[in-house]
Amino acid sequence: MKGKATSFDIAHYAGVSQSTVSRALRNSPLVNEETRRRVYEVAKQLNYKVDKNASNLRAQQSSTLALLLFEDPTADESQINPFFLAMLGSITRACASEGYDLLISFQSTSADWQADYEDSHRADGIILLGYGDYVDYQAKFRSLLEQNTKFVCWGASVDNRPDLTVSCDNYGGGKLAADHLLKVNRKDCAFIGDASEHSPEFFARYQGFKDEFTRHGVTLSERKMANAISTEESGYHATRSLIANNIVFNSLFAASDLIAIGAIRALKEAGIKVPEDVHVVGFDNIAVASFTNPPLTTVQQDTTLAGQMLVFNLLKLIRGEKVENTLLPPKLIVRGSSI
Amino acid sequence: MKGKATSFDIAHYAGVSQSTVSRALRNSPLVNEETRRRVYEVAKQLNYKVDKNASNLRAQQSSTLALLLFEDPTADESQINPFFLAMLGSITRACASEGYDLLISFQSTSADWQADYEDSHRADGIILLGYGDYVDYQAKFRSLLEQNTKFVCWGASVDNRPDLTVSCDNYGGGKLAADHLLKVNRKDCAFIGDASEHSPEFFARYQGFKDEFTRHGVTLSERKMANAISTEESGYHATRSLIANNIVFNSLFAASDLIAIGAIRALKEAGIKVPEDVHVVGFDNIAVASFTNPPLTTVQQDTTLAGQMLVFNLLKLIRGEKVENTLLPPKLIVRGSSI
DNA sequence: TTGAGCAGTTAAAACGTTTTGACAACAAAA
DNA sequence: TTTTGTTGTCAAAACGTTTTAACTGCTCAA
Repeated sequence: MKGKATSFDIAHYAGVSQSTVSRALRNSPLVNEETRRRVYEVAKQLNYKVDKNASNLRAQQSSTLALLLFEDPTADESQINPFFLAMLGSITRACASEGYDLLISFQSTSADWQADYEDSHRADGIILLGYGDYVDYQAKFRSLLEQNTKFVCWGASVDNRPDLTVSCDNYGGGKLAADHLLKVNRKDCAFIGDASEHSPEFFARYQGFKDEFTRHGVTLSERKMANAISTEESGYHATRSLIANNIVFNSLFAASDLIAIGAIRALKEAGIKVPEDVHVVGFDNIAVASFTNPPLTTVQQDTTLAGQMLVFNLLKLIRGEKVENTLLPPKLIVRGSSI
Repeated sequence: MKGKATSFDIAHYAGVSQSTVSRALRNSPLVNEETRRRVYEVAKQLNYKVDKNASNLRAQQSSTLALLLFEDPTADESQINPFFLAMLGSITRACASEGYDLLISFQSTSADWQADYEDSHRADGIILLGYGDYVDYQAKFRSLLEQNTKFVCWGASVDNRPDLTVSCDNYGGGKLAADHLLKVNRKDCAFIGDASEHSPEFFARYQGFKDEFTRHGVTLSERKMANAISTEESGYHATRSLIANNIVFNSLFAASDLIAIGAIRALKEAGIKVPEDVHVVGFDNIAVASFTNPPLTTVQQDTTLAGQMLVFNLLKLIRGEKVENTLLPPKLIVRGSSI
């Protein structure tokens, strides 16, 4: 055999027509069982594999999904938020189990990301992942919708959000964290994160946290908040600035684990003991969280389920079925940083 | 416009033939500058994107690489070795900068992994990544070579290895670790990892480590070795068994950071202090390493460079150019676990 | 005996590119 | 004037599938 075997070769050796080969291999009911057997036989012998390009071209689909991962601008270029890496794993698995390939791409700048995977028929749909500036993204979302691109976002389900989302119940997660700190009687709490419309997820976490405190008659002080994006560095600096301003607190809620880890570093450096002087609670339950010193109390997001829902919902969307936004339940993981 | 624009539509509006459109967009020198400008103009207006399937089918290539990631069998299914996740990041970036897409796939079982990405024209070449049982893989490698599949492996460059590899200088890394422990005068050292032909990388690390000790007149005791695969769990149990057998040592070299982290947990549990009683050195420098308590001294592998070399070498192979196995220099990172 | 219905198969028409070979139009050389 | 190139452009032939529409032989009912 010269090059790679084609369906015509199989047809020749099996003594049938090429169209029958195509049908046989795709288990069409139109073909006789005996014929199918023969075709399979020959195909195996010649190590024949259907050419995906030809098949996709003709069928006008790609059986591939694309994953766009937005990175926080961080000092070390090659470090990606471990939470999203965990999601990546489950998304890959979900794709595989549905017979789809997964194309991945990291997008660094928030301004002009490429989402032409569907236009160019490289993917049937797109999954968007990452903590980015939500306000920046909105315009892009709309243009994707206009072009009728099929996509799903991981992130907060803000009211009137135009796109389809799967997200953790960030508000509920914030409540869980508050509940815990109230129970251990650490009511003088600081918050590190971005509680603006730019990061709706962090905002929702804060909102749930605050509301739960309020419900218990405790008001959080605005002064004990500091802005941070989801990096260790940012959490470190935000916490340092609180300390530098002589803000006093006996507990701290960080909008993400990375921030929490940075906060712990800052606290320690300032001679403040965790958990004795300050209890710390994070969000995400990334792998590192159990290795920090002390191990980090945090709100877990179910990444496995999240990945599956992203894929399932996107596939539904592609098939034209009705899909709803999905909210996933969070879970509190208590560790040494808050007992 | 009804469906998606094709090159014929562009041709129509630009007043040229379809073949000219194709050439213009691919910047062929055969087309007049003025014509090209007009074609680009129209293409942009109609939001035209070249159909990858058609293009790939015709050109008989896919401008896509596939990444096969082998997972260690670990307790938590969805946890992937963070070292490989770091590599994933740099591989993705390298692919993107070369204009290639990256298809990723996790392979769980060592026995029967799929590598038909090339046969089915979904990818032009394959990158294999993961600590797996090398002996198991050999047969598979040979069959891939027979089918003339283009692939590169990350891993040890064993003598006579049939496939193309990119790897860290594991032997040299082992020497770096030894050197450090000798310098701080911790000569009574234990080793946790698998020093057999099944994991050539771990073996090379151990070999370099041992040779350096020998060169300084110190012989490592066979009794102070324990087998482990690259997980925290495995490192924990291996170390526990050493302790249970009353093996005494004042330093410990782990074949990977995950193992080292497990080892530290076991030591602490047994009331053995790190670094006071036992100095610990790991390998990989995963992100977690700087957050452990104490922070972990380790041998760093340059994942950015590694990812680039994997991609570059694979592309060379695909283009039919001559390629050599590549060895990357390791670097010692000294942290609290060994001072 | 004819006609309809069914099961299995086939030839041929897409799918949207890239690329080969041919052909204009025009300028420069003979 | 004819020849020889050069520069753009084009029509048509791949690439390897999936799928439509048509066509065999059949069997069964009228």
